Amino acid sequence: MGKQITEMLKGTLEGIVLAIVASQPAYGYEITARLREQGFADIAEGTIYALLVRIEQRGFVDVQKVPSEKGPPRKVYSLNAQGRDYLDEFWRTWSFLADRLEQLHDEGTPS
Amino acid sequence: MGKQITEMLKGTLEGIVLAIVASQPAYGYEITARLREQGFADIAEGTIYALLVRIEQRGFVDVQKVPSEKGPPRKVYSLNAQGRDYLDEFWRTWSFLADRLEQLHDEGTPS
DNA sequence: ACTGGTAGATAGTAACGCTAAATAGCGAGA
DNA sequence: TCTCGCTATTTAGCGTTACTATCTACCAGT
Repeated sequence: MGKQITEMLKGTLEGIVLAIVASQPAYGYEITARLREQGFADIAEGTIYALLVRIEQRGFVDVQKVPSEKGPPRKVYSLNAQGRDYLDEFWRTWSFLADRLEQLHDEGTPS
Repeated sequence: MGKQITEMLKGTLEGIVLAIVASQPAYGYEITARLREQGFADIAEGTIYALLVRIEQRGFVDVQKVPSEKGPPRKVYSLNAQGRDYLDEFWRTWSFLADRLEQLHDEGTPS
């Protein structure tokens, strides 16, 4: 996968991170690690930190500073009510797009 | 749907248009109309034309000018071999992303 | 002192879709 | 004739996003 995934992630990475935080509060470094586990090997940490700043400024997450034993303090993000609403909307938008794409794909490769 | 769809379309709209052209050669105005039929009501024509210029410059489509009865000549785009390769790659990338998203969604809303 | 793992911040860049406006050809109605 | 509307394409400028690269900071082990 080349640059296609980079462009596709625009708009979806935000939802992905919100979904991760929704399942359980987490801090940036941890989120990056989880993404790598899930197959997103090439996502840079800087990308995640910038995204977290963004969703914090938009008011989708609450932040709590927690000291770490092994480095600087962690910023633990948890999804709030507004974030949940936004995530719901994200899933609706995603479903819309996925349905259309599936239809297109099926038309292109008929069984 | 607000701006989420706009961001999500980045990277996918290109594949969508390539898939449309793959199923049958088409010109810009026609592609815009088909998109509207398929539910993408808000996609501006300017977006499509710019995208077509891009995929032409990248060599994914062949172009043929065809006179129209009702206006300026049409530029009919058809997918070439290179475009087909790129479209295949697009579907692989899309499937990767869709699989991960589906997994995340299922985790978030367990039955 | 140095390396490596943990943890976060940020400036600059490229790509993409959107907005808005312009140009152009043609037919129908006032 | 003039204008409106539909067809058809082009383009400049804008906002958002992910990536690259680099920096700071803390601690443990060698």
